[in-house]
Amino acid sequence: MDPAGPRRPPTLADVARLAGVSAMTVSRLINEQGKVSRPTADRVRLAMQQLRYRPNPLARGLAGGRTQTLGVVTFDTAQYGPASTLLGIERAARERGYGVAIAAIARPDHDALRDAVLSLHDHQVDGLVVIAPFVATAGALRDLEGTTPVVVAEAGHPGEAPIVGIDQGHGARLATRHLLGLGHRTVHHVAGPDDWIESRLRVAGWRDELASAALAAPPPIETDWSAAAGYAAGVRLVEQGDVTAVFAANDQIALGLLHAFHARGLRVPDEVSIVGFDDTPESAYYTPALTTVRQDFGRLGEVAVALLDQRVADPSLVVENKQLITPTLVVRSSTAAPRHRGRG
Amino acid sequence: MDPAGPRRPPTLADVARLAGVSAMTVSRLINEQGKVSRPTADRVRLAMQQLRYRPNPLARGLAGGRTQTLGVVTFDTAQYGPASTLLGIERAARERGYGVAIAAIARPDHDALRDAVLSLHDHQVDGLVVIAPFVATAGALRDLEGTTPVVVAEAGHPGEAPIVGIDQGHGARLATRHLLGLGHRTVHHVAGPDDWIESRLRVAGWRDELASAALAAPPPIETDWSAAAGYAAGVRLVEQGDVTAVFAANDQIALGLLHAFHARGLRVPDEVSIVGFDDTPESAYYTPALTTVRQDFGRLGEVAVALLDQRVADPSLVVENKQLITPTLVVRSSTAAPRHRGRG
DNA sequence: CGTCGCGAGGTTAGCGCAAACATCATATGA
DNA sequence: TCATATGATGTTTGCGCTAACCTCGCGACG
Repeated sequence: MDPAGPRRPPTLADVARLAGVSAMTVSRLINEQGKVSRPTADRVRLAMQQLRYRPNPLARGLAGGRTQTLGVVTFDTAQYGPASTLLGIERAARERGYGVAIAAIARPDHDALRDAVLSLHDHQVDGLVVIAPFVATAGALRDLEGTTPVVVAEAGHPGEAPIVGIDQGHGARLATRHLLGLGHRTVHHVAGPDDWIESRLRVAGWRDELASAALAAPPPIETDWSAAAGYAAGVRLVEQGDVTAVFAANDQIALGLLHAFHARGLRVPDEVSIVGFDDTPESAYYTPALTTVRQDFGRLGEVAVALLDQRVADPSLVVENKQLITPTLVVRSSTAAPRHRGRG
Repeated sequence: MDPAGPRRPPTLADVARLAGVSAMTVSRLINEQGKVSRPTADRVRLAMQQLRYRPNPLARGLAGGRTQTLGVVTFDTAQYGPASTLLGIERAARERGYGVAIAAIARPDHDALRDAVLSLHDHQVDGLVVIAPFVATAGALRDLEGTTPVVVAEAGHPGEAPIVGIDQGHGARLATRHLLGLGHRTVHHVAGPDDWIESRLRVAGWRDELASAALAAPPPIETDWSAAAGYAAGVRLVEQGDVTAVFAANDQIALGLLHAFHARGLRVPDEVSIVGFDDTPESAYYTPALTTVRQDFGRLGEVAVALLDQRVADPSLVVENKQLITPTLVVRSSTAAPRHRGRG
């Protein structure tokens, strides 16, 4: 049957020949543009199956401008949040027939983000999701205006592109309110890096909630999100001596805190209560199980892709520039009413 | 200067015109094929800068077959190992001038892997890294033979494609030997899923080491890698009653174990010693700090990409079909000599 | 009964680039 | 001195596909 030879993949023209139609008819069928009669469509579909035809996305991109690919810019970290979001995006994209190209940025600065965005733009991605919640990246997305639809996931600069995020301020308020509701006099905060937008939003939410209770916010301790930094912060808090409730900016920091308090003989939650943020799968198995704020990253990815897909289909579409998913508080065993007074 | 209008991106032809040369000369310069004189090269480079020319990867791919893109197939999980490996690959790829397209597979089966591989193949990636260490995926890579170079990362079926991995068996032996060396009579194992190749390799290494010490292996407990499953396994081990040393197949499982033992009042390491696997950044802050086997995933990504790059440059290259990176043991506070006899 | 409108298709021309081959100097050696 | 290699360029062609335009036949409508 098959003449021997370096069997190159079948092209649209091969399908057309086999089905006895022109290439355009096949193309129309693939792109669902209608204008193809039932019998013809059936013949073409049969030919496609026989040849195991697969459209060449590169050629489609070159000729038509659509590549069926979405780009994702993410931060070069295996942390739970960004990693989960990336996978959520990938899943949602695949379900909609898109491929996914990624570019990770190593440093949280403007130029790195620009490079990543341009490189994906070169590959003519149909749309772009940016997970790069850094303060310093403001303006890096400007050039793309009117070129490629962009959605910012998790946190971003208002006005640059529509943002799909989890309501960080709300989460922080939930955590703080929970601790205050338990009877703590105040709540300390161990924050993430100040150059992350999310960090700032969590700090702001915590401050707001304290303010609502007419309480002054103690100075937050800044960290780099790591358990190691959380541990160091924990040591400082122990030395400070009057701490009964701590809101940690993520679960890793909370773990470091737990470790530090345990090492110094401070019992959690008897003497100090701790709330984390993220609800990583492990946090339920910390000792004690961590009370934390749950963020649904999978949903975030889905919503971001859904929005992007709309904008790809209709670039003129005007969308709300901010869509927030509401996080929830998961109460476990690291928080309790204060039983022992702080030493101060 | 600029005539108004819908300014489309400059093409190679634009550069050629501005530099007063033919398109081919520009193309040769870009592709570093030599054969371009210094003065000409300088003129062309200047023109490229002036126009801010960026080659169109789609067109390059269509015309030349090279897309400067690597594909990565990974498993749909935010777990530390796969996520770190993915990022390591991305970093190494970017340093070598490649873009990265990803495809995540949701189920560990043959068809899912096939789909992922084909979709990346459609996009004409120059090479493919597969991180999909499942038993069930054997043979899914066969079709690509002679088409696209493939490297399997972490674990794979021998003979399908070159494998770059971390020596799982060695890591498992390290862990087991450490516990035995401490004086434990035997070592229990809480394994990962049996349909993961890595799981099986760790089980095998643990068995081997026990065998070398003339010990029979107690039946391993199978889990799904999660802390929750580790917790359940821990509960079973506590009920069993004669356990003094446990080797957990990863750090999450170890965390679950820690939690279960703590909940049942069993002190670690006084009554039971635990060794994990991976050395996630958090494991040093578990309570107690976890003794574990460190895997350098970043390095894994680098080595995989380096190998792939070689194979892309010279497809006829014959490479060793297995390159192993040696893991190391990180001793922390979750292991100690047995002080209390088991109850059995 | 002409023609208008529309559905179903075909034709032509590129998208931006690189492979393959052609061209034309200039060096190199017999 | 002339064939011949070698380096530096240009020309042509086509990768696989789609946009834009064109054709043809047929039913509806005045």
